[in-house]
Amino acid sequence: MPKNKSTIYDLARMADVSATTVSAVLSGNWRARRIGEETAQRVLALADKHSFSVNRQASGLRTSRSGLIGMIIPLHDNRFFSGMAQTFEKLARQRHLYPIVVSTLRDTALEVETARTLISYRVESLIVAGATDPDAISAVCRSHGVAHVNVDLPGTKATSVISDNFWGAQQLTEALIAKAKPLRAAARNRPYFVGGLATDYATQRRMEGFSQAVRERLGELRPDQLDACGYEPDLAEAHVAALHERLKGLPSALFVNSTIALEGVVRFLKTLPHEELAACTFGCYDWDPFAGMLAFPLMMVRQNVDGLLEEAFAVLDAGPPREPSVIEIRPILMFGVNPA
Amino acid sequence: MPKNKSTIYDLARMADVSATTVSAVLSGNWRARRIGEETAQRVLALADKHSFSVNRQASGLRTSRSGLIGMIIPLHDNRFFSGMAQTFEKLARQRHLYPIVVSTLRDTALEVETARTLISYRVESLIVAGATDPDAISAVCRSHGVAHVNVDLPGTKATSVISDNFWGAQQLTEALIAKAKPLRAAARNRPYFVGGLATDYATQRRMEGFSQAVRERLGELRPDQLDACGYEPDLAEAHVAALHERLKGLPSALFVNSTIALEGVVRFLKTLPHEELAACTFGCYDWDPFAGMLAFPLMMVRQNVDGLLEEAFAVLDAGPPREPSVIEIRPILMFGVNPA
DNA sequence: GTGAAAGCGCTAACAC
DNA sequence: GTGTTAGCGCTTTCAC
Repeated sequence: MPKNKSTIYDLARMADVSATTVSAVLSGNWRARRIGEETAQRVLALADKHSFSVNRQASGLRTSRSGLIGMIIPLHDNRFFSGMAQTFEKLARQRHLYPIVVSTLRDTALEVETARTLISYRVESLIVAGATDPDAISAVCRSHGVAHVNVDLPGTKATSVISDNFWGAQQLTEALIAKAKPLRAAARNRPYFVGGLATDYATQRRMEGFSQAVRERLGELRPDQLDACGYEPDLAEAHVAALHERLKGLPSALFVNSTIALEGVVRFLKTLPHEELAACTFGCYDWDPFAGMLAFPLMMVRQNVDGLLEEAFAVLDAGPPREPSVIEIRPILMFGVNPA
Repeated sequence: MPKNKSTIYDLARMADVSATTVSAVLSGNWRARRIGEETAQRVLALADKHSFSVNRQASGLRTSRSGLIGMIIPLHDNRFFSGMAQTFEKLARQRHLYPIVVSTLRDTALEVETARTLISYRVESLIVAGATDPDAISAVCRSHGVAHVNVDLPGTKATSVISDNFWGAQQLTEALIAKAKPLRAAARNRPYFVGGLATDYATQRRMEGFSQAVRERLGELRPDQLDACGYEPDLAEAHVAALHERLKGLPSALFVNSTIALEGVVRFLKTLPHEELAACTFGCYDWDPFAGMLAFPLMMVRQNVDGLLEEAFAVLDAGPPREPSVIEIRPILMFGVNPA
């Protein structure tokens, strides 16, 4: 059995060459150094036999390149962000960078600390997704000259790639209006928006998209049609129940902001008779495969995760921009799924 | 604005002390070196002002400790494994280790390569979750003296912490039998198992648990009650449709192996009238919040992610064992959810 | 074609 | 209380 701890010097001694030669052979640029074919093979064979792996700490220190690229996300345990992590890894590998994904639990202090730590490991660039305070992270990155880009939630100190929430909400709302069955009661005969936080940038833009579509198609928008009651299922459940009580029935169309809120909404809907559900048209800004399997049809808007990250990498590839800008990527409309 | 590139030597010059002092102050063990309170503050202030961060490549090289701990998972984009990543990070941080999670797409070659790369970055230990070939990874880790533990899928060369699939399946099956409404047709009046791969260790154990429960409670088990038709939704859909055709109706109880298979099963169930569903009792080995929101009641078995990882860390904390063993963690029975 | 030597930024003896 | 020095494992001139 081969010994475990070994350096290129050990290898060099065994192969009867110098450490320089071993280094060149192992790093692949030995053709350039015109090292003998036979010598190279000998070294390679020994490295393999002893399952040698170069110490990236040492080589990184020497070359001041770590080969690492980092991504900060709020949570692993979330469809949107875990999808991002998956795509991030793929794109990082394509660029021969080693991907490292860390979650920061929507905690501003942890976000900044994580950025600092990643930088202390000398990541070559950083993707900052869904951070609560992107600009604080930008400050850290800048002072260390680390290239970075915001994704999903925009900042002002670095280029940001975000979902086109306005457009997506507008499209969903228009589709809801087009598909809704007319009801006699005027108060019920209009779409209602529920879920999300009004302090949240994405929710704001979605409400704007919703509002614009309603005004354009129906002429009028009442304030009570918008209810950013928060993301928690329980809150959404209570608010939809209250809406149902107030309107004496479901509205002709319901726009649910996020699958998290949808969870609560569905809990309430399950208490209603099937005919009542059939009279309402449902949409959800967010996507989940299981949401397509509910007892009623549901139009969904799916964020374009691949598109967001491809653009983010393109920004990094392009090098430092003159001015931070905001790039919007359109989401994917999943309206054909699960038709009535 | 502070310059970005700086070393402890730069700081030392500015603070008018030696690099040693800076190092001691920054690494926190300056009380031990009895460095003057005032000196320490001066250094700290400067470090902060220049937003200095120690180069972990250099310190790691010197101390031969990276402060990194790795985890390999098949996919980020999966409820079970993304939950693992979340818990992994929490437990790693508790131990002052920096967590790095990488997915390997159920690709044996990529698994081994990833382990090698993590080792070349000098991770201090490694958690190997759901690997297709845990023993190949063990070989790599061993030859570098890296502590590691398998999770979810067992290996023979390292301690493994896995779900108690036998027990979970047995419990679910017994609950299904207890709750099932008797049907007249004998062929339908028994539970059926669908989904998963017979070559897959977890599925095997679940089938054994299912079989044992059926034999114990009902005396007899027919081969056609088990159908490990694969995980793809399409396959599950087709196989359940075929079962329904064969039995001239749904069986009294259906055990669906995994939420992925469930997706296909539900697609088929949606084509049936509501009364037919009411006559069948459903169980799923796996958990998803949305699955609890389907139109019919569903008993679920949820893997104990926290338990698995806590045990995995306990194994690492305990140091190298004499003999690799397999530790089974019971899943969580979610039978109360969504009652009829 | 290959080797010797210097140095990346840091820490830990060992000095005083 | 603080500084000097050596060396972690690697890559890269430069020399031959």
